[in-house]
Amino acid sequence: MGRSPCCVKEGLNRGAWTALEDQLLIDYINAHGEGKWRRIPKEAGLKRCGKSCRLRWLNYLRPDIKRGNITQEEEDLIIRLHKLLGNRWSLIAGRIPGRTDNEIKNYWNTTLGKKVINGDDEDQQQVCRSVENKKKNKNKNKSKPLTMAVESIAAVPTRAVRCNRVVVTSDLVPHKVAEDNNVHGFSIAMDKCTTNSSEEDTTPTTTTTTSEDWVLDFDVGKLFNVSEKIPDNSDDYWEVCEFGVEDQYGGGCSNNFKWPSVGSEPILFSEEMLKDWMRDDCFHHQS
DNA sequence: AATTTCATCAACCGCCCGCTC
DNA sequence: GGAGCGGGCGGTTGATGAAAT
Repeated sequence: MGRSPCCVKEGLNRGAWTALEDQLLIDYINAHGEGKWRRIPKEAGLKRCGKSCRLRWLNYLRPDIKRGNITQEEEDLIIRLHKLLGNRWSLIAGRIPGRTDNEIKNYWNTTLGKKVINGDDEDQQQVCRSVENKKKNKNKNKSKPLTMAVESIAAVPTRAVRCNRVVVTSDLVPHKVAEDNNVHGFSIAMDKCTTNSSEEDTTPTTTTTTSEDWVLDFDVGKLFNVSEKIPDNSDDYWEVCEFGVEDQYGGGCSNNFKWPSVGSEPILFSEEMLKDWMRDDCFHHQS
């Protein structure tokens, strides 16, 4: 059984929104709030699909949207987040106040992708080139804007999915940590281990086997028992990395951060990502 | 000045997931 | 448990204006 279409397309306006349509949508949402997008066109008197209304509001009409050029600071952050998260634009946008996923995606496809290719990050350049070549071959007779995807880094799924399993090959596991029986937090990702079944005690138990690739099952929400909000005083995603881990296992910080959900399939981290994630200041454990 | 090519970005499309019944 | 709905996501398209020829 197929899905019903989001709306009947006949008789609906398409293309650019008019000022009047914008105003109708703004007035309606101001009066009734967001949500129930399928009802909005009918109730607001718009000849638009509900999805179209949602998109127009989220990407253009929302009052908290930041206008103007992407700043150098934002650009740096986008590049770093993209390196970490891949093409998960909504996650990236969630870390950049006032910017929408669509805006960041467009900015990447038109500007940053090229900068990366012309820049000095060999790994990302290679990824971008291979994607570009793939596209060229696919669309030999068409001229298209370059779409950057990190297809060659299998580690990053392009969809945001729930994470409950992580696979890391043993050659990437720092041995020093594997010998530490008191490791907590992300240091569990450095040994074969399982989570404690108790709801109260979510500290994972560890084994010391590192002779083979290992699989780790865990509930990210439990590990990082915190809310989605990045600390207001955090101006950098890497700081967030510290906050999330340190809060739960290193003491010291009470700010809340929930690691992004990522999938029921194993996640394979590229070596580059793993190195980044394993920077000393990212992994704290109690001594 | 006319035409072509390129760059940008709003909007659309189809797929997927979570929730409800 | 499964169907259907509502909503979110990433990829792609197409209109438009700017730059190049």
